[in-house]
Amino acid sequence: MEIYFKKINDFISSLDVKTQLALDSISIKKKIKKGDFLLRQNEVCKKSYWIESGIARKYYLNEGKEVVTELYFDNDIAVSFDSYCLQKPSREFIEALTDITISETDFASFETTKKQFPDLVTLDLMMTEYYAMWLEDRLFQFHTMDATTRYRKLIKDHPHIIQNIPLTYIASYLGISLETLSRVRAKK
Amino acid sequence: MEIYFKKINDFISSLDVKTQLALDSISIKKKIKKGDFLLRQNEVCKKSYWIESGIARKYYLNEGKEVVTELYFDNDIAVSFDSYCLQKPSREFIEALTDITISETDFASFETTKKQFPDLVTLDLMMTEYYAMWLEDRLFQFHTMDATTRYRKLIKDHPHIIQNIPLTYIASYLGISLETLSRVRAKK
DNA sequence: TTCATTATTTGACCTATGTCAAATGAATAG
DNA sequence: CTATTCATTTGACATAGGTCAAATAATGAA
Repeated sequence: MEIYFKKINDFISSLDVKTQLALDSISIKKKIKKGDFLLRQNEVCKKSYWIESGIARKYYLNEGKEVVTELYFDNDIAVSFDSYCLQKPSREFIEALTDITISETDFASFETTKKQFPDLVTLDLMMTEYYAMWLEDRLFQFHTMDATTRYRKLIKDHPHIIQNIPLTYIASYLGISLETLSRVRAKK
Repeated sequence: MEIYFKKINDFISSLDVKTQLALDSISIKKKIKKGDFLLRQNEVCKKSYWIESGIARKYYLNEGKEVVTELYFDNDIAVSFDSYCLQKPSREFIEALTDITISETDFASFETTKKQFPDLVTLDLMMTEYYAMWLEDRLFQFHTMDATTRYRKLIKDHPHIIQNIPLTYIASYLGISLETLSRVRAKK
């Protein structure tokens, strides 16, 4: 699956200059402060955010509790997917966990630009396929791995995660309570 | 999200005749007997299967146990997603649970045809978005609903499911044991 | 530094769901 | 029809992980 990530980047590099310029022209670089929100619940997700540097998280509230659905690092793309696709109010929040630098692309502009540069539709498809595969893998992990195994896999895949993110968010992302995470970590 | 399903169908209807013909020309209608496999583990998923009628399931084996990942009914599209996208061996099986009628489309032919008819890339994107939203919703249900609630939602959304599918598969699809499902059903 | 706040750990106990085994019910080949 | 096999239910018990409360540890502002 990481192979596919590379394939997407190769595809972007291979885009003709005009297409790349068109893409650049609808993207805006911004700096966001730690704790600020890229998106709040009930807002329509009208932009996609390419995280250039820093860390962000996506989450929703369920019975008053936060459920973290995604953690973003360098080169990840942050959107509330169904809100973005359907242009309907989001149930998720997207929050900067550190100061971050992003490149934001407007939904409507991207739609328009895709019509002029069909390669961008292919790019969109590739990124969506990647996200669907990521979701399938996440579901697979929940069905086949216990809390300890999921945690160990996470730190193996993203060792830097521990240094930078409060355990509450990690626990929530792993679908377990903070206390259980603490016990999992204590185990040798 | 059902709205989006409709949108996809509208989009297909709106395709120009040549594109529709091209799509038809790479699709083959077939009848499959109950119990037969559309795809087995370790095979590359080289086709997508439009289920015209009947019921099928997708599942994988984990420590000897079947884990059902999807149940297919009329107008659903059956593929092992990552196997199809990456054209790599599948960990999933796709099995006909009743006699079914399908329209199968070859991966390579579709790729070729997409190059000639760019609208098909858009169609592919829409279908992939739909699948990603479905996956997100499934994850959401696992995170926020207990076994009973998940079961009740399933029969509410797909009342016919009970008539036609052995409870083992339903339990597995819901991520619970057969015994728990039986108890959930006994509850009033 | 020091206090106050926030993050993490630890303990005691609870609960949903799993597992194993046995009983019952339904379905299908002869 | 009957016997065999498969599907479903029920019971007794086990367990991963949750919850609540309290104890530490770490962090950050003054």
